[in-house]
Amino acid sequence: MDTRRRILDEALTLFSEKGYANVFVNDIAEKVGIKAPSLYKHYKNKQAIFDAIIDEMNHRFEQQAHDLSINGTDPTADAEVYKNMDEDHLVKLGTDLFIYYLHDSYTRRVRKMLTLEQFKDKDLAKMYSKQYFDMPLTYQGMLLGLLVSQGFLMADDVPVMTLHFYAPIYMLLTVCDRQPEREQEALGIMEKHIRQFDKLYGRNF
Amino acid sequence: MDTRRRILDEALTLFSEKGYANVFVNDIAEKVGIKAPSLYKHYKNKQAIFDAIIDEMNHRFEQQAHDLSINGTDPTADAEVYKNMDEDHLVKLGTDLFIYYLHDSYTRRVRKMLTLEQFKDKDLAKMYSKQYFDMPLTYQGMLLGLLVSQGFLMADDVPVMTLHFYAPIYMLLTVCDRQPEREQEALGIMEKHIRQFDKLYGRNF
DNA sequence: GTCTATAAGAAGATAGAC
DNA sequence: GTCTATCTTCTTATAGAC
Repeated sequence: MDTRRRILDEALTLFSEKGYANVFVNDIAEKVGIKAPSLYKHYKNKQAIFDAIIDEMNHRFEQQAHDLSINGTDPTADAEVYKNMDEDHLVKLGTDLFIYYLHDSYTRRVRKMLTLEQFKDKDLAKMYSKQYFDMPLTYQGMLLGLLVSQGFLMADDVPVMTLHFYAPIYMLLTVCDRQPEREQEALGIMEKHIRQFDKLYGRNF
Repeated sequence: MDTRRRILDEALTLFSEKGYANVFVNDIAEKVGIKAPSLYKHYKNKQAIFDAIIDEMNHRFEQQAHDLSINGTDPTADAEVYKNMDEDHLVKLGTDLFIYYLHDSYTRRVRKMLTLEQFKDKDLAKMYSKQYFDMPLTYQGMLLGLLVSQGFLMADDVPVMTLHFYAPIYMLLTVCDRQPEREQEALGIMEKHIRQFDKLYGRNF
């Protein structure tokens, strides 16, 4: 990997662990394996490194939103997935998603960094809410809406149903981000949450 | 208010907005209305101010847990509250709680500060999880358990039911902390969430 | 307890050789 | 592009007068 890229990568790791202000240019250089002044041949200053990370993040988010909206509105693509959507399948879907978001290196570091920088300015605040509140509710709302339209679930308010599905998962994710040792506990709660969710929206409403 | 107290108060405000590392001793002194060196007559150094805030926080948390466990296990105290616990009362209970936690100055600043410092060390991580995950689930679990035992709600897994009640509220709280302009939107979602919660656990299970 | 003056050190950034 | 040497600025903290 070229130096420019490795700087972004190591900086993201450090920013996500300690926050922008607690990471020194020297720390980043050390991780990359160069001296601090060399770093300025690649980026104008420390802020420019942060900005580059945010830019890439935004680019990936947009790409992701684009991909999801294509698949999400394509009935044939999703119909395949939900042919046999019983409770166990829903548990597996949720658990897999949870584990992916928790362990995927890039996703996890971005989430933790935004957590630490979310109050810095309105753009970062908006970015956090969009990625971890609005987008998941929109996208998962489409999925759950499909399950409703196919008769696997019943609800008269899909957005609220989506909140009931997603909010506990989001909360457990934040717990594991700060206390990774609670992952097993969180997974146990996750499974019980989804089974209960399926019972609530699957048969009784 | 004496200077020692005002230092803690202004420091908490600044730490909650900008994070510990981005607040300079001079900023705190300025808010208090003294010069930075005078501050060292009251606290050994900047870290000692932070530690004092954390100590008071812990003290209040313990007090709170103590009070709640007394009221929570006292059937007569709670029975009164839940004589007429219909859907509208539940909405009001949830909304009032939400607005209190969102707007109460001390509570809000502590929550935001811990959000920014939660990855700093294991103690702070534990403190955050305890206050915003474990404690609410325990306490609200006791309340909802009471409603179950009194026939207002039905559930075979009260902890998961409590998660379904609390996680959306927590999530909306974090949205409003970073985007205060979304409070009305959040309150609207809150109400729909609680009404749906009541329908799900009140009649169909 | 508050101030002014100042020390001590850290951190970001630049200059210029290689 | 990387290095060493260095500058500049910012920040914490102390000294000592009032």
